[in-house]
Formats: sequence, structure tokens, C-alpha cells
Amino acid sequence: MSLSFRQSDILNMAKQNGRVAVDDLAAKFGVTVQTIRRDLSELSDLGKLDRVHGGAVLRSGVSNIGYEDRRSLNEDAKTQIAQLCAADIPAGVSVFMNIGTSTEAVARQLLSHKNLMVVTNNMNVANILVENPECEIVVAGGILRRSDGGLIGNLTVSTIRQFKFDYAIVGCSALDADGDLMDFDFQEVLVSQTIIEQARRTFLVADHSKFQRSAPARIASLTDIDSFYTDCPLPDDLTRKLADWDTSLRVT
Amino acid sequence: MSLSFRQSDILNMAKQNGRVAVDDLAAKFGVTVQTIRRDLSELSDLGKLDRVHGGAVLRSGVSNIGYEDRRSLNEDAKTQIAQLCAADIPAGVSVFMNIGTSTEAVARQLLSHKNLMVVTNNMNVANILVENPECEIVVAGGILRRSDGGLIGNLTVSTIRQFKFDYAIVGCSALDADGDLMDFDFQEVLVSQTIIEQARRTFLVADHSKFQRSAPARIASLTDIDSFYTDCPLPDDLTRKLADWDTSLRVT
DNA sequence: TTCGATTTGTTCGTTTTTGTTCTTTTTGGG
DNA sequence: CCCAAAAAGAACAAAAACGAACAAATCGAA
Repeated sequence: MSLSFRQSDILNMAKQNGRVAVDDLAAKFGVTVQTIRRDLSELSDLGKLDRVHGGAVLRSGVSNIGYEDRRSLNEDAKTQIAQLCAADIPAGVSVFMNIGTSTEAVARQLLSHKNLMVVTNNMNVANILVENPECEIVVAGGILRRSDGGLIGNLTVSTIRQFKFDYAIVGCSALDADGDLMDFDFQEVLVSQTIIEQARRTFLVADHSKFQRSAPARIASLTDIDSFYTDCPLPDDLTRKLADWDTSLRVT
Repeated sequence: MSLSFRQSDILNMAKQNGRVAVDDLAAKFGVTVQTIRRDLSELSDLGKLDRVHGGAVLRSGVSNIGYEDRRSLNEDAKTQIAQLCAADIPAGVSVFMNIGTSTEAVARQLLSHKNLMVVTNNMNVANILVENPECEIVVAGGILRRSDGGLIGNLTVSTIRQFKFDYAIVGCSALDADGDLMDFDFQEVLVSQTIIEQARRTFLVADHSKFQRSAPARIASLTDIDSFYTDCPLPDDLTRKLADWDTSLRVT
């Protein structure tokens, strides 16, 4: 189904002003409010607009909403994984934490750790750990990605290279059957790779949903990971591989 | 659930001024205070605002009490100064914004500027400008200072050196009678000096309270500043000096 | 033209929002 | 500490907006 003239006009007006009102539109097009309501409902069903009382607004927060959704996805599982991971991080060490909701969950579990130094390219992690006065926070510079508060780009990579970490806590978008960590964003991959290079020990946190997804860019292999924290048992062959690779597996 | 027109307007006003008053809003929208109260309660439930007696204030990610106190000091004056300063920043330029409440006020006035690139070592500025989709945000790395969300240290300086800005917007802790910009923190001084070096034009924003204070470390002189935005006329001799130095003075 | 499909207008019951009135809570001054 | 004024909150009634059902109109194809 395609949009009527009126509907695409409405959409244009919404793009100009960010919003449209039912009454205004009815007057402008010389039709009844009911007709406008139908148009707005359809545009809302198509995902172009969000309906509000009295009119509609542009669906601007697409990325943000996606992020909120993602955050609430498997929240309990993520918290449990994070507890397990945080328990393996002693006091008085330096830790890098990268982008991702799982990583943020770990940050929440580090709120009562003592004498930490945390470097991160994730604005949310910084905002969370501000509450822990025993934690020195270093923010890696970079271009701010609105969708998830991540800092990315060359600047981030070159900043990270100036450090060496006791621990790196990384997440990933997907984990394929061969045991490769995958991501959607190529820029983020470069950052993650640099982190792994600069860390003495690397922890991966990922819930089971990452097994069912696929992503285009390869970050690293589980070979490069020291401990992998997750919430469901892995397929047998992957478990065996992990043993061969000296990667310890921690399941909640 | 999506926000009503009025609610998103309220949120925008809060973002510009840092706070909103129930009575003002009721008058502005032509509705009763009860309706406004309901809006504010909902926005508060959604975590967008914090409710206070008489109105609501913006909920800021990185905050502490001392800082909040300082923020509300001279708030109106700071907003006016910020408006003046933001009006002199055209679309499509690169801007650096450093630490300070005055600088954050300018950030709020830049929320509807188009096609900006803003580099900052201030987490609050980044958090404010996230709302402007026309603004690319680059966060300079550094050690996070809890008291004000500033990023400081060598890392910050070396990051900033990688850029050249069309405009720099700086604040300072104090301004002495000779026309020198002073600060409390030596590390921050280094950052500010670097910023001024790397900027084609430098704007200073400072309200009159800065004249009555003193601070130990010298950042620069008003000689190095292109425009100075403030809220009270300066002593005559300083005004003359500014004219000699080719520093334009803008008083609200 | 005539049929059928689609769009629009009309009506009406339902839901949401707003205003009104009242009591309770907070605030600031003696 | 107590009191008065301002602000907040709760409950209910009024108003506005909504959605569904159906009738009227518009339009294209047979």
C-alpha cells in the first residue's frame, strides 16, 4: 500500500515541524478530523509517525528506543552474568569496559569495588560508575554515537593504545558457531581489537541471545579470551574447543 | 507511551533553562496548574525531570550536590549570557566547549543550531547536546572529575591538540582586575590553554560573580580572547584595555 | 450507465484529558 | 515551635478527542 497525497503531505509537514495537530490538518486540507485521524493511524501503523493525543509526532527516537528495548532484553540474565564476572575482578586493578548493555550491567556490579581504575569508551559506564567514589574513571575520547552512548573512531583507538589494562571486559553483538566474536559496526571492531591487544586478561560477557544472531564484522576469536561469562550451556563441540584454547567458561 | 505536545515542549524548556515553574507553564500554555502538575509528575515518573516544589528541574546524569548548588547560582544571568554567545555562533562550524556551568548554559542554547561539530571535555555538555541530532559530538578523553563532569589530564590535552576549532567557548573560575583568566585547578589550566591555542576564535563566558573571586592558576589574559560575554558592565579601565586589545565585549 | 471498490462524512458510544473543588503537605516567617 | 500561605495531591465532573459502524460520495472498469 502506498501513501495518499494527503498522507505524504502530512509526513512532510511533520518533518518540518516535528509534529502535526489533527485540527490544523483538518482545516488545512478541508476535510473532517475523522479523515485526518485515519491518515495518522495509518502513518503510525507504518511506523512513520507516533500518534499522540491531538496529533502526531515524528518518530525520531528510533535509535534510542531500540537501545532501551535492547537494554531491557534479558535484563535478569545480564545481571546474573555481570555478578559472576564482577566477582572475578579484584580490588586495585585497572579495567577497560567497552560498549554494550552487558558491559553496563557489569559496571553496575562494580559499584562497591574498591580502588579501581576504569577506562571506558561508553558514556553510560562512566555515568554508572560515577556513583562509586573508590573508582577512578578515565573516558576514552571519540565520536559520540547517540544510539548507545558509545565513543568510537580513530581517536578512541589511539587513546586506548596509550594504556595497558589488567582486565578488559568486552561485549559483542553476536557469537558464531566457530567461536568468533562478531559485531555490526566496523569502527567498533577496531576499538574492541585494540582493547584486547592492550589487556593482560580479557573477559567476554554475552547472554545466550548472541548465539542466535549473526553480524558481519569479526572482532576476535574466543581463543583470545581468557574467561567467557554467559547464561546458558554451550554446544558440546564449542565447550571442548574452549577447553583446548584455555578459555575458562563461567555459566550462571 | 509517547509524550503529549505540551509535555515535550515542557521538556525542551527545561533543557534550555535547567528548570521550569508550574505557574509559568500554566500561564504559557493557558491551562490550569493542575494539568501542569500532572504533566510534571508523568515526566518525573519517566525519569526525564525531577520534581521540586514549585516546578521541576532537569535530571542530569553526572551530578553532585555542590555542583548543583553552583549551577543554580546566577542561573538566569548565565542563560542570558549564553543566549548572547550562542547567537554569535553560526551554523556549520566546529566548536570546542570546556568545563563550567556557563559553558553548559551555552550548550543548552545550541540545541537548535544546525550542522555543528562540538568537541568537549565536559560530560554534561555531551549529555545536553545529545538531544540535537544536527550536532556531531566528539568527547575528548581524560580523567573524569566527579565534582563537575569534567575530563582532565594529559590525555585531554593531547586529544585536543589533534583538532583545530572554528570557535572555542571557555569559562573560568575567576577573572582578576588586570584582565587575567584564573582557575583553581592547574590541570584544567593546561587544558584551557591548549584549547585557546587550537581555536581560530575564542569566546569567554563569565558572569559577574567571577569578578569577585580569586583563584591561584593563570589560564590566559583577555588579550587572547576574541569576545567576552558577561552580565554586568566592567570597570572603566578594564573596558578601555579591552578596546586596546581588540577584544569585543558583549553585555546582556 | 452500472457495479464494485475505495474514500470520506456522519453519528454515537467510549476513552482520555482537563478543570473544579477539596484536603493534605510543604515552606517560610514570627 | 506554631501558623499562615503556597503548593501539591485526590476525586469527580465536564470537555475534548478517539475509534467504530454505517451511509454517502467518488472513481474506474466493464
